[in-house]
Amino acid sequence: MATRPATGVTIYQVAQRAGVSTATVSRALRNDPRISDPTRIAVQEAAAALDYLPRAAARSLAAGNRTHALGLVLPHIDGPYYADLLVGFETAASQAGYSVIITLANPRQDSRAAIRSLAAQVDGIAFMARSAARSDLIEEIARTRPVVTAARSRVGANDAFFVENEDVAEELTSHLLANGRQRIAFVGSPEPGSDLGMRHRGHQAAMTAAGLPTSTHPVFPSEQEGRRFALELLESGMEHDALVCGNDELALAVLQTLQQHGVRVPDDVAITGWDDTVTARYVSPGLTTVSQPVRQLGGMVVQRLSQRIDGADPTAEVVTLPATLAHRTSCGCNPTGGNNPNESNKELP
Amino acid sequence: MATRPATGVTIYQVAQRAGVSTATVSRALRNDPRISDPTRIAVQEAAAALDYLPRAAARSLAAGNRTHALGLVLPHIDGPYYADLLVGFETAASQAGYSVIITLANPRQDSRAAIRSLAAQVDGIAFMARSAARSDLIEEIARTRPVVTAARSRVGANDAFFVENEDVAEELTSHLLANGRQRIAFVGSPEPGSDLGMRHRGHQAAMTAAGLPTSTHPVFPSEQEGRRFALELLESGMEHDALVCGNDELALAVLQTLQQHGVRVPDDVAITGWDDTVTARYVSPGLTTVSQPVRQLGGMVVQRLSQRIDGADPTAEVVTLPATLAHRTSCGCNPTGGNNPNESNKELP
DNA sequence: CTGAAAGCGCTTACAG
DNA sequence: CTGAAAGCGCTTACAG
Repeated sequence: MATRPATGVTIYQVAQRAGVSTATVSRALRNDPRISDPTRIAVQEAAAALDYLPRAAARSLAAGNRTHALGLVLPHIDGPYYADLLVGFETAASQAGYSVIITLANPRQDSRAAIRSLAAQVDGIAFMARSAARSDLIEEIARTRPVVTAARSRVGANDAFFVENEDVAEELTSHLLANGRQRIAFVGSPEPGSDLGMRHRGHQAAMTAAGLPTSTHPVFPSEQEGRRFALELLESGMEHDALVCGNDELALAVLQTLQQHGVRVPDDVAITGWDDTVTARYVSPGLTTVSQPVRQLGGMVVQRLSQRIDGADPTAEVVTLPATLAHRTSCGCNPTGGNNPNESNKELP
Repeated sequence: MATRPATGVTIYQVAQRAGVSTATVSRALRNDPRISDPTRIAVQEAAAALDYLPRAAARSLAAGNRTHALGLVLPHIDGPYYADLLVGFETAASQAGYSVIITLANPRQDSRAAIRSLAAQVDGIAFMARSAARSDLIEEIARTRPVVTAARSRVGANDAFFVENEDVAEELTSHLLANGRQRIAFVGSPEPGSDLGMRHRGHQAAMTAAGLPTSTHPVFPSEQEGRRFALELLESGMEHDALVCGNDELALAVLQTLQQHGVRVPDDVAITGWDDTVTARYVSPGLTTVSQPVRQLGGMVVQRLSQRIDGADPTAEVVTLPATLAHRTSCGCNPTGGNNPNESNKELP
């Protein structure tokens, strides 16, 4: 039952047991059609009897340096966003015959070494959202192997995928305006180029088009900061009749905190989020938010990476996937109120 | 800007540019103290100028077959449970100098090939929960390299980690009983040996100890099935005054569906879940559920794997981490009602 | 259909 | 402090 020593069963031992050369073992195990059935069976039996597992490293080195692995750099996974991205990525990768090696790297930490080491293990690598990797590191790696980015500012001429932010944000704010809201504020720190930054721009465009003044509360998009902001708002007296929050985490924290202090949503204030988390469907009132095709995004990134590995050049264009409004009741347009999950994913007409 | 051909810069070219041997390059790049500063700097400059990235495969093959990678087999990630597990695992792995290669494998699909190929790439491998891997495959791989399982039935003499189910389940049901509930049902399919199976056992133990009859609704633990079950319950007339659900997904679906049909929770019926998902804190009433130390679990699995890789034998004992009640208001013991997030993680006294 | 042998890109005793 | 050379475990033309 003891694990074999580090240097376990090799192809030589399988060859010896089967009475053939290592070349034949190599071929038989990969079902090379040139090998005869009896030989193939003998080899497979020998391999099974010895629990032989061909070392991926040796195979990779011998077979033209392909690792058949894809790297994925993500920030730490909290919400469903990154989990879904990972699922989409892994599913597509395994279908395409790649394994996936992940590295979680938050913007703060120094992960140059970890990311370089990841790059050294894979045929191609994807950088997602606001993960640690700085642009110069990404450029350096891109000189070495195919690189694709997603939901983060483009690096060099590498392929880049996005989910649309600005237009949906404009649509969302317009919707609030159409329902009579006027004193609408954006909640979330709108760093230029970031997702929140783009959402903020779309929001502002709608406000400006309506001839209304804009108001922005630069709150870090976390539950904790959301609660703190809501309390501040309560102290200073609610001046807004709608809050467009940068993500669901923020929106939910604000929603719950305000409710706990007697504010009625959406009657007193409408609230919207972004990401369409599970909780958005369960809170009362149901949270109007934006749904993003995250799994699809993961799949498309893999597809592009795979093409690049097979020799394709980077495409010049940037791919932007559409996001859609998940229209529930916290936006205040639905006078019947009730949070009906059967309608939870309905879009605006 | 074009990616270099598959066979990119090698150690030979760095050696040539720096005017030293490949041995010196190898040492200089890994900061071997034997290399003089001037030489080291020259080598580093040459490597940087050429964007040299040492191939992990060649390195692994040359250096005693260590891959410095850990394998992680998970079912598809939906809830926060697996996402947290992954974060705990990855964090610990990267601290210990391992990269992590993941494979998502649901019980239905045939992933023997994928899992074997994963095993061939790593120094050790962890099988989590109800992922695809059958015991015979796990045993086969365990003969090859260190294997650890978590939250799934133990395989052979390999290290196995669990989060406690039965005792907490008993505690949870006892709590409902202490608050006057009598007609308590368990909701969820209690497959023997599974998490739900253990939770069911604990539940039954409490009921039996109280001299009460037990009632089990074998519902597949998903949102959809939860809703269907709730509708059935409504049709057949509510006979229960409490529902112990196998997980939060189920509990939340049941809770919301019943509420939509006028059932008052917890007044008419108490409801509890399991997993302490984000939504449990946001629904109204707050969902009483069970919180599991999932990140810690991931970290401990890595630690054990790492010890095994360093030569330790499998420990004979099975490690079971404690779970704790996350006590909110859906259980009906808190007459003041309100869903107060500040108390959301309070345990029972 | 099968084998002998070179080679993939590193690391590491062994020498000096 | 540095180098020459063997070797890690595979695959793959090249021969037969």
